[in-house]
Parts: sequence; structure tokens; C-alpha cells
Amino acid sequence: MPRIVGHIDLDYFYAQVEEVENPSLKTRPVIVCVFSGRTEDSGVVSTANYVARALGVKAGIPISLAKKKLEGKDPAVIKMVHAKYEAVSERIMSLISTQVDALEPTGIDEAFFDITDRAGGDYEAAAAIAQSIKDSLKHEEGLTSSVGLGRSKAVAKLGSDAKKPDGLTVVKPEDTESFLSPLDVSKLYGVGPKTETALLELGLKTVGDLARADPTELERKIGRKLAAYLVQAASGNDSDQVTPGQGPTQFSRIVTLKRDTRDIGEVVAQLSDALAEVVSKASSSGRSFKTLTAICVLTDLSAHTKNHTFEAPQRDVAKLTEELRKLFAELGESVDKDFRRVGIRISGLSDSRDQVSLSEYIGG
DNA sequence: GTATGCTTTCGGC
DNA sequence: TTACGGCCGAAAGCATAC
Repeated sequence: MPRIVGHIDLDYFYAQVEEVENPSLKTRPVIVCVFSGRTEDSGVVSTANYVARALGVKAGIPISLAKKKLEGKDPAVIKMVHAKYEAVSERIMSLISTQVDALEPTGIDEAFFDITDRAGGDYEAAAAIAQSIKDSLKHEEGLTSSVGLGRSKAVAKLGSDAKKPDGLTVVKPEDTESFLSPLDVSKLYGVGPKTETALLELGLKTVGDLARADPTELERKIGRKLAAYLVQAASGNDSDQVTPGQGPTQFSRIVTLKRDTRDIGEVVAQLSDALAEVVSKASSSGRSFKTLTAICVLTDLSAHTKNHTFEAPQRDVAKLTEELRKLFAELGESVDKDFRRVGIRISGLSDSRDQVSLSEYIGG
């Protein structure tokens, strides 16, 4: 039976959620913003609706620049409330999960799903299921989404990207090659700027070029593992399965300082709450961690990190604070500008229960 | 040299 | 003319081991 994988992406998610809450916004430019608190308009745009995008405003630009572009256009400037979108996301994922064989969320507003069994391997039936998922999200939450269906994750992902907003792209197995061929290699998962350059040096510009590439030459250029994956993906034959999410692999917090500094004591004091929060977040989700990272963003907005991996899972806040101080001291010596933003990250997460049994095993 | 795993940076929203 | 978050996972860079 042919495999049928889907990828769904909610359109301009945060801004659309705001439109649902207040429908009069729909005809206006809407920007959902993160305010840093440093000055009145200090911060950036997180998401913009399509009305705002048509006026040159997109995610990531400074709020003050966005306001300038939207001058006289009656913009709605909305403060981002993450918990609100998180709650909507949970309801959405739950709605989708009842209509698919397997669901793998990959972000707050997107997910892979598998409907092979439910559709009986039939793409007509699959398209109807996909349409019904879209309809249920529209009906229950008022939200539009863009969906792609295909025989692999790579095809489904490229499908959801092919038509938006409110798109449904069904790539039947026999249409896979003609769909993939003309796309730019940079659209493939696994191809960042470096890999793209490497591929261009081999004369590979499109996904079709990649599918027909000489495997030996490709291996030599980008490594065996990536080459093998890309050749498969480029022909729509990547075999990655849709697997239910395993939860986050890291937790981080970053804050913008009221004023630039490189005083380590001040930085560590500013981050003590954040440290306690991520530690308790990990612990309440049943996991421990081994790696602590200090993050800083300098006055010129360049970002730098420094980390330390403990030999055993670490949750002693005093020890973590001491290490954090050390990491920031090293960061401070390696850079020549003040810190504008500082943060922490914990990673190397593992299941606490496994760790307990492991240390018991070692200890006993 | 290449595979692997860890550290650092990048990029999307 | 400038303007500039917070969080995540992926990609790239690097060290180490064969």
C-alpha cells in the first residue's frame, strides 16, 4: 500500500489567532510583537498577517521600522502572549490527532501526520481527509492552514509550502518527480546556505539535478550521511517515519537588559530566576540535563555562547550558578563589547527515571 | 580521510 | 538613517578516535 504522509502548517499563526479573537482586525495590517521593555518600541515583529506583509512588513524586523512602514495604514500592533497561542496549538493538535494514524508536531503551528491506513493507501481518500482536517480547524477554531500530501515527509513538507495561505497540495506518487524536479535545492530540509553552495559547485541547482547526481561525487563533497539522505529526499523516497513527538530537547531563557553591561555579577543576578525556571521546567517534565550554556548578545547584536557539560545530570542550583558565572566570565573575556541580552540554555536532556536507575546501577 | 559526537551559530516564526 | 525578541530545532564547525 502506498504510504501517505501529510504536513500541515497554520497560516501566519499568532496574527491569525488574534484575528479570530477580534475579527475586525482582518482587514487591517496586524503585527504581533515582542517588546523588550528597554524603550517604548524596542522589540521586533514576531508574525505579520498578509495585509501587513503586502506592505513590506515581515517577521523579525524592528517594531519601530514596522510602524514606519505601516504609517497611515491603521495597523494593529499587538503584544505577543505566548501562552494564548500555546493553548490554541494544543487544541489544534488534539483536533488533528483524532483524524490521523500518527501525528508528529514539529513546532507550535506545524506537524507531520500519517494517514496511510485511514485512506487505505488511496490519494483521493487522503485528499478528502486532509480537506476535512482543514475544515475542522476552520470550523472549530476559525483558523486556515496549508497542507501538503505526498509519499514521504520531504514531499509533504514541500507540498504544504507550495500553496499558502489556505492551500491543499496533493502530490500523487506518480506526480512526485514532476512536482519535486523544478524546486530549488535550498527548499529541502538538510540544505542550509553552506550545503547549497557545495551543491551549486557541483552544478546542482534544482531538486531534479540532485536526484540525478553522481552519488560518489556527492558523497565526496558533502559527506556520506547527508548525501544519502538528500538523494533519497530529492526523489521523494526518504523513509523517515512519522513518530509522535518526544518533547523538547532543550530549554532556554534569554532577557534583554535594561542597560548594556559586562558586569558578571549583575548578569548572573539578572538570570537567577531564569535559571531556577528552566531547571524546574526540566524537572517537572521528568527530565534531567547535563549541559549548561551561557548566551550573550552584544551591543552590535552579534550572538555568542559558551557551554559546559557536567559528567552527571545536574540540578543543584548553587553549582549551576557557579558554573554560569564562570561561563559568562569566559564570554566576557572573549568579546570586546558590552552585553545587550543575556540568557541560559540547558540541553543534553534525558529521562530522569533512566538516570536514577543508571546511577543506582553504578552506585550498587 | 572519515565517522561520530559535542559545541557554536543560524534561521524561522 | 536607524531601528532589533525569545524560543526552538537545524546546520555548521570542530575535536576526537579510529
